[in-house]
Amino acid sequence: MSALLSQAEENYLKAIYKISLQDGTPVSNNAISVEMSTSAASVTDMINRLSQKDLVHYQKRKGVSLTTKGMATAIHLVRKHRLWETFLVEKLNFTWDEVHDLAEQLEHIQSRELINRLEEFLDFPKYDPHGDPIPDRNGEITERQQVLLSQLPVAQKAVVVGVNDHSSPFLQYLERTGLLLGAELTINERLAYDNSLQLELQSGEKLLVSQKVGQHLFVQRK
Amino acid sequence: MSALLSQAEENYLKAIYKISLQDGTPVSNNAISVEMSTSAASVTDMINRLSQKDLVHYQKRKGVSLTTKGMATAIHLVRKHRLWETFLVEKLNFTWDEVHDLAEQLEHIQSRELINRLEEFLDFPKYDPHGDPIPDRNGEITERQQVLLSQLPVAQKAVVVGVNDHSSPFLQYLERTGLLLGAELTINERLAYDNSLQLELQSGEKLLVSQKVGQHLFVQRK
DNA sequence: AATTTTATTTAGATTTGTCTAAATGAAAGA
DNA sequence: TCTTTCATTTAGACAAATCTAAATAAAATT
Repeated sequence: MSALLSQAEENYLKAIYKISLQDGTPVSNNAISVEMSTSAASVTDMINRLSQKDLVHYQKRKGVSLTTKGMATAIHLVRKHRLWETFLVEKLNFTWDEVHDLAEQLEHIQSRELINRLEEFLDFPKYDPHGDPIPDRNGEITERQQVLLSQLPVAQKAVVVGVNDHSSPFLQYLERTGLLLGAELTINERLAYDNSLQLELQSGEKLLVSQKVGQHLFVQRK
Repeated sequence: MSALLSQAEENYLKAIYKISLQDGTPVSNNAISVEMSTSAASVTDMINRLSQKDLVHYQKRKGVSLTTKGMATAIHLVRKHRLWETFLVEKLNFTWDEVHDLAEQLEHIQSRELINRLEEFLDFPKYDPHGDPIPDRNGEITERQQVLLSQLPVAQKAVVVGVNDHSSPFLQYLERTGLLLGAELTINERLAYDNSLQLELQSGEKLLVSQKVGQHLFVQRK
């Protein structure tokens, strides 16, 4: 079916997928070189190779987009990444800020069977520890209806369901303040001075968070 | 501590370790090229690089042996391999003849912490699904006192504890005949004609196995 | 429109891991 | 001892993935 790809090729496909979700398609070489911290020359090179293998569409100086084949590969990588992250957190008790780099390695293991069995072992999880959806074995992704905390109206009850920033400092901030997945909250007040938010958790605890935090937390209305 | 090694370097160290267990040390370039199905020229090349990194001792045309550092690396690889095999069989329900190739990939994942947590998750197993000992986190290996079935005296009660041949056909043979790890047996008779063995299992079932089988099964006296 | 800045491509080099073919060394046999 | 055989090394090449520096194209600014 799908010829084996090198880890480098797989990483490029993932980067292109990620950027096109954020910025739309086509994706510029420059955006890829920034995302991957590599030189623009290397990107040009690799894009040409991926294009020859029919994994991306490319027009000189116009930008890149994934072909059907490239898209399927990228989504399968995301599936593997998120299932491994779930395994690391649920079974091996890693914290959610520790698992990214390990999953980056594990996602390159080649075996459909392994990943299907892992999924079963984990009881077919729908979301990973960061709240991101896990594609099923056909590549279907069921996005959750969710809004940024910053967009939630005052006094609307909601549950924390995901994050928009996977960096350790942010995840550790959430860990410390108790704003974990599943936490129920409402916004009591939006402070106009610096757009910070006065939250109230279900426990009754009150918490003041910055605008930045509000822009990186996904919640679902209740 | 230990600089990162490429997968190729790690595979060479494992091959050298494996051959030196069988044939003693030093190991010839030729034995390595056979074990790894690669050209002798490639071996010479790689041995020189490993030697520069102080992972092997090498004297031109005399043969290779592992340094302390190379030995520790090889044993850690074996540890990883056997823990992953245990995970695949115990948790993901793979059969013992399916897991080798997957473990070959997984053993290259770089993370002490991951492997220590995996070990804990598996409840600190001492032996892998093939009965081979799993080195502990300090690299200590507790070999089991065991003999080949072919060396067991007639009428001596014993338990199957390991195999000497990890090939799928052999493992599937054992699966079919019920000679799995933990099976209790005695030799009723040694048939001089072709050195085959008349076995009796604890269940009372009788089984005739060839000399070849007897030379690839480890048992422990009871 | 001319100039400056930014993005992209080309050219040439490097590292890693591999190969084949040829040269050399060591061991064994005649 | 001479010759044959086998193991090992050297030489030269290649593919993958990267880099830097220079050239070119496109976009933005004056």
